[in-house]
Amino acid sequence: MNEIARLAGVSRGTVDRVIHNRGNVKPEIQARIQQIIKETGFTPNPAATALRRLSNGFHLGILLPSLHNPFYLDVKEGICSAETQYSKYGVNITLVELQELTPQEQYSAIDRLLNQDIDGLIVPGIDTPEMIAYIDSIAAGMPVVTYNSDLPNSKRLCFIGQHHLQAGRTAGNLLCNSIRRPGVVVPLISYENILAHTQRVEGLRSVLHNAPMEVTMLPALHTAESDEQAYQVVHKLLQTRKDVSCIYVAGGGQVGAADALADSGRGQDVVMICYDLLPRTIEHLKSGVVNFTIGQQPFLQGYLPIAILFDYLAFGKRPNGKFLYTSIDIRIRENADFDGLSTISGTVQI
Amino acid sequence: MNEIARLAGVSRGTVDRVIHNRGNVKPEIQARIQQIIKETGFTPNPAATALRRLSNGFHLGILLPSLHNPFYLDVKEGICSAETQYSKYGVNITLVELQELTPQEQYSAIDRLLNQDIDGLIVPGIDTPEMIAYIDSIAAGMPVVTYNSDLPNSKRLCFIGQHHLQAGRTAGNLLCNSIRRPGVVVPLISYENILAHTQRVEGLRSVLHNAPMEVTMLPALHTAESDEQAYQVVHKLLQTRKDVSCIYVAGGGQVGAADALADSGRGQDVVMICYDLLPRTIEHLKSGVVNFTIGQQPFLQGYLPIAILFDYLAFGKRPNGKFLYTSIDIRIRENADFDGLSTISGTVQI
DNA sequence: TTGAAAGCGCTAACAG
DNA sequence: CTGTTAGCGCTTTCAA
Repeated sequence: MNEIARLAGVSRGTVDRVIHNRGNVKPEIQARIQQIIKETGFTPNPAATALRRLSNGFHLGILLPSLHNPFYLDVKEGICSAETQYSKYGVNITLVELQELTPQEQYSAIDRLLNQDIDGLIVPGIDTPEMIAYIDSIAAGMPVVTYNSDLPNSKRLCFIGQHHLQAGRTAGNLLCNSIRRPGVVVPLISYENILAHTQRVEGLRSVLHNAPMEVTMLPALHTAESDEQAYQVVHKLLQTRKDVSCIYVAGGGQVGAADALADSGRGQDVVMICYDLLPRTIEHLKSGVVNFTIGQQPFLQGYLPIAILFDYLAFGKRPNGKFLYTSIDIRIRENADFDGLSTISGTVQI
Repeated sequence: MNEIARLAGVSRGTVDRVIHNRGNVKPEIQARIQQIIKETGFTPNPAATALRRLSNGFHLGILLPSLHNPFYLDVKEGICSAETQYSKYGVNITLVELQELTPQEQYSAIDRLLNQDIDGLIVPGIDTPEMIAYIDSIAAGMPVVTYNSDLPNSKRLCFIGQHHLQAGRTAGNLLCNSIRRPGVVVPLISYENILAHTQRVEGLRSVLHNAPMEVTMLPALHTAESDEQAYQVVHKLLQTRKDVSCIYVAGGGQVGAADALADSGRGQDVVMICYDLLPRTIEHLKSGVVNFTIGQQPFLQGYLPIAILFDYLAFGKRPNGKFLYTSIDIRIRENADFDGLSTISGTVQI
């Protein structure tokens, strides 16, 4: 940077102003400096930038509906890992754990965070017009990131999570490939108004016509994210119908559903497909009750929002897109334990 | 750190010596300082450390057998991305592209790099005793990382790549799940002495007994990593045998094999499973000729070795293990385009 | 509109 | 064995 300043015949301060478009630079000088930067291919040293910019640290707030689904424990690991990582730079994180993912809880949690003078906010999206308006009002003053479920029409910086419709199609293809006899597919969702789950069902339905035999889909059964409820529902279903050839759990309750299927003795006969890599789901995968489960990189859903806000606040760097889709991560018994290096933990950044 | 020094009644220099075990500190003082560090939970600010330690930059050498398999183009993207990332800190990278992955080429390429005064070395492993001895002699003086294929008994810092045996088992399960009629499985490998490929075949063989019908495996056919050769081999095979129910390409040549299968008109009838996400493989996935392909995070195989050596050289941080396994990444038509965020590009580190 | 100077937290070279 | 000091590259006052 000294070098650039020397070449341009100005001071480092002026170069800095140009790099960051702070204005107050004579246009011709600005142009000259930009030219020189381009020619020399100069990039600021991020370590120095961070050292300087983060000397006062900053504060992020994050909402986590950790208490209604063990899936969020993995998300939380990502959050904790990012906190460990970034606290070294003076980043502070306040995590608010929610009982349920309702607008009411979300509003009050956000208000609490705003009172703590945060510099950035991370929330799972709840797709109502009021919430969008509220988020937009916050996003006017600080960066906001959504994760797991999006508010696509809001002014959030970006979304991090799965493409649920496509995940459903993926499940559908797996089903078509592995189904052995005609019958019905039974989808289970938590509630009717959770977009992620209904999209997963829609996705599967849309490819069912590719099956090599007659397969029809029943209306979705509801689990309210509860394993007990899922158990009951599946238990009753398997007693009354003998033509079930696939159980497809698009939301929570996958463990209860698998338990019921296992107890029915038809675990090796009925194809079961579900989501996420809960510890008990992995057991069911290994015992053959669950044929496929589809992961969505929960660790990254916790880690990346923080990393992205860090980049934004420390360097002014925007994320590479508005939608950062996590993988549609097909798991069977044999690759259940190979998470790959996508969790970043064990990596590697300053 | 000033704070620590003040509490211990010493200078920052002494604290630094203790933190990094540089010795030359009176044991009692050392103990006191360590105690204080533990109590206060002090962690050095990595931005400052990097700023200081990297003031002279450093130089990494990396070998890439880019010219015999398009797979390595993805690896190269990872390398380039890391180079862009880390060159900001003054890291220099010399990439040597190999024509073939032979010991001869490898030796001469490494020698060239050593003459350029590198501070760290990254190589795909070639598992011969001589190569191990040679790598060990280098590893005595600088950190060495293996990727894609390992030298498990060498003194390399760590390995980054797939667990090939387990990947083979995964392929086997997919086959057992989706096979529709009895017949033979035909494995294709490049050469007999490429461990990665033979392990993938072994892995599949070991789970074949789970198939719901009679399936036997033929001896492996050889492709020499060539698509033309793979085409010929598969073409001839399909003409002479009508009982082929699965083609399993464990090495290179997956595109040629798929072309031959497609041309035979039996693409929808024979299950084909292969590795990697080459552009043409994705086409074959979408047309239904290839049923499954298994990815191995090539981008990370290029990116991570550099990131790991950066961490090691800049901060003295060792990787989280000797074996960093990339994912066993099952792909079908529907999730072919969803790579997830594991590529880090578009992330997020200082 | 610009320059000068202080300093972020750490490391390394040198002096003692 | 320990302290002092200069300075890594950048940002941010403050003064001009």
